[in-house]
Amino acid sequence: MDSYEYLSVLNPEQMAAVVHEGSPLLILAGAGSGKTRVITTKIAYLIAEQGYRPSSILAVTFTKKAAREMQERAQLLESQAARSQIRTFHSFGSWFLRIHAEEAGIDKNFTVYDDDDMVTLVMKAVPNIAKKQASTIAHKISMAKDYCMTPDDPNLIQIESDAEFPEQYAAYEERLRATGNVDFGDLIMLPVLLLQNNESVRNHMHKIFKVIMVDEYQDSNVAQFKLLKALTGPDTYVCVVGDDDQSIYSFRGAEVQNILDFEKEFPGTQVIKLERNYRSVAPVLSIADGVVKRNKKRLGKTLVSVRGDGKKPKLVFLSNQDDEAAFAAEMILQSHGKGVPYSDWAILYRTNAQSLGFETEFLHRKIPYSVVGSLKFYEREEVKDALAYLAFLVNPRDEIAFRRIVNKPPRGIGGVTQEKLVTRAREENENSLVGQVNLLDTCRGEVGSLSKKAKEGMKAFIDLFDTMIQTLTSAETRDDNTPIEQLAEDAREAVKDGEPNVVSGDELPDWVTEAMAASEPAPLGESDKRLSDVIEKMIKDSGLLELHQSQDEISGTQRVFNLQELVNSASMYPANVDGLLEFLDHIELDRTLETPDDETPSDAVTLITLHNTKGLEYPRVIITGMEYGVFPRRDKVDTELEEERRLFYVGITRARDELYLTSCAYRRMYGRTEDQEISPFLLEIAPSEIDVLGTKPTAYKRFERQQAASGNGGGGGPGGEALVEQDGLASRWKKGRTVYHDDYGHGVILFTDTTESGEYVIDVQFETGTRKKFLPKYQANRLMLEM
DNA sequence: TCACAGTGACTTTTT
DNA sequence: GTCACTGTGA
Repeated sequence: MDSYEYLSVLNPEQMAAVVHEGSPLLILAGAGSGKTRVITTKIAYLIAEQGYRPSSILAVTFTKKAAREMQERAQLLESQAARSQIRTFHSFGSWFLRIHAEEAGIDKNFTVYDDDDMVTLVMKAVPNIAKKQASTIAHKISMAKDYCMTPDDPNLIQIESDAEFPEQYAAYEERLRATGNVDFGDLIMLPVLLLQNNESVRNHMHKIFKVIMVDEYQDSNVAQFKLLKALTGPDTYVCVVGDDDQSIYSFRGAEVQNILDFEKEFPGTQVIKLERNYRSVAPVLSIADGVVKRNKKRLGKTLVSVRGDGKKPKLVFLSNQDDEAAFAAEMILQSHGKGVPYSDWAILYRTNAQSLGFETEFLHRKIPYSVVGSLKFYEREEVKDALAYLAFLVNPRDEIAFRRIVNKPPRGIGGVTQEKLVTRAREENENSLVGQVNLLDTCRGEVGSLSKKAKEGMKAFIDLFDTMIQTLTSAETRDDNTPIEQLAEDAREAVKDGEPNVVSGDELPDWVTEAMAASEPAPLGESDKRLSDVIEKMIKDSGLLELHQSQDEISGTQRVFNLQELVNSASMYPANVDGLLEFLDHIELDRTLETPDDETPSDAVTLITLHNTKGLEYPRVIITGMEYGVFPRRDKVDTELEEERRLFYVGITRARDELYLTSCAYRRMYGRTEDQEISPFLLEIAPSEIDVLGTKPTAYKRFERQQAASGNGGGGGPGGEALVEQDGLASRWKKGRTVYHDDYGHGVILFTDTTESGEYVIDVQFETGTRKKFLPKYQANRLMLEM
């Protein structure tokens, strides 16, 4: 494509962002402002116009979906972009660690432990703790790694004040390193540590990457920031794109501060704001703006709708979630009758559990749908079992996988025996001069000492793996299939030996770029063995298939089907160690992947969590469960409430043409029906900006009256009145006043306070003895002042 | 070592 | 209402 052609479609700010050079660049890109277009065009421009070697461009995103989209779009503009590194943070980390496994102190055939595996490992590393405690500790360790803190970091105390924690963390690390595997946090933290401590590795990376771009920068955590810093060499061009209003991952360590401080950390930064919204019609945008304005902590920017006027959003009050699902189905079917495709619709919800009601209804009404991310295909027992067999096959030091599979199907090797074997292996490791004793070898050594039944089982177990190892290695006949570690080693040596410090051109040998670009499996020839055959053999020969088959018969599950799906999904990978590692990587690093399902219709309604919608858009969006306790969750105040509000903002701005909000009066939770209060967020939308359907709850009627009285009901925009309202609250809800609450009865206000984010809080002592805090602003329907 | 039954806890959001 | 964990008995 001619460069003028793709540049000509840009607006002036977008253009400025694309052609910018010479200093770090921060692009503050509002929702729907053409952010992806800017990044992809910039990649194309850097290659075509600035002469950058495609493989010297690294673009990092957070989700695989985003990475895939970016890659595809960049390639459409510039075919050479196929050789650029467009990856998620974690897949970059994985790539990096495979190359530098030895320096990082891990096995080159490492696999990635998920959160469950972490918990299991914590339980082994810290003696005598309950699973719940282990889970807390595992979570804290994850946090620590998100902040790039090692067990000896004095700042750990900010994450966990318990004096035992650093020890527990250290014990976990020791245990983890013994397996040769890594956890999610390691995928970022280990590269950072290695880059910081190892000059040659650092220089190597600086030589490879001349451009680093980060998408959704507002959701980066401290470790990821450090990674970016460490990858940035003296002549690296850094460009980050983000929107502080869309920061929704602080619970996972995302640090908005990263984007707020960017200019400080990268001196000379130029900032470009993209505020023209090409996605949504004006009425949708107006609501989004009114809501996000309530947040105190933001850089502040205002989106302008390029598309102009459109349909006014609708707020629908319903009785319960069955009605909610029915309403959604009705809307979808009606529009479908008029030729609107199902895929125009997305149902958004706060928690995955909410998808169930819609699924049931849609199945009933024959509406095709696809659930994004919730089915957790790879977390199913049978699938995890199969994956554990595969992980143990490539890395027999994997203690977690070993424990999971050695007695599954039952081989007479129970917990006690397992413990004995693992302890034995650990002892051997300590005494061994060579180190790296693996569990399979230990098993071989210990077979003789086992009871009769266990002996039989263990022999079968060892035989299985001996055969599988052969199957996997004997398949490795293609001579063009150089193992990745060899390529990596070559690449490393070449750069060490003083390859020219190239900015552009193609001085680096092909095999370096090949090693770097190897994100896609090598194409399979007809005669090649497929990885799926290997996996199928493994599942059959291990007895896993039989085990789950009988399970299916007993409880009517579809485990065999799931196992078959797993096998199918490996058909594109070559049947060798690298293919297997790639397959496992792919699975571990893309948990949100839709269930592999041949029946997924091409035209389907999307069911998706609000978090998962980041970066996506749909013509028609229904945000469901607009109830206090569901969205926002009841325990959210201050900064956390602001984050929930940003999540709402993200949800609203997904809608191109039509937006619906639904709120239920009752909701079944834990199998019992609860009264629901309306979401406080609904009181942040001016009644004049939204059409209301259904029976209005008392609280909402009251809100409408208030708004009308204060002149906000009849067309005045939202915003600005917060301060006035706050004063009103403080003068009415005074210390000492008696109140009545629907649930708790009579009480008296003990204290009043204002939270960090400016919410007015009252602390009430009730006659019944309960004492509770309230935000009077949101309690209009249940809490009232007494005369 | 394993199967079963009773009990308790539980719903954030995810790479 | 569901699931996972615990303790008991075979």
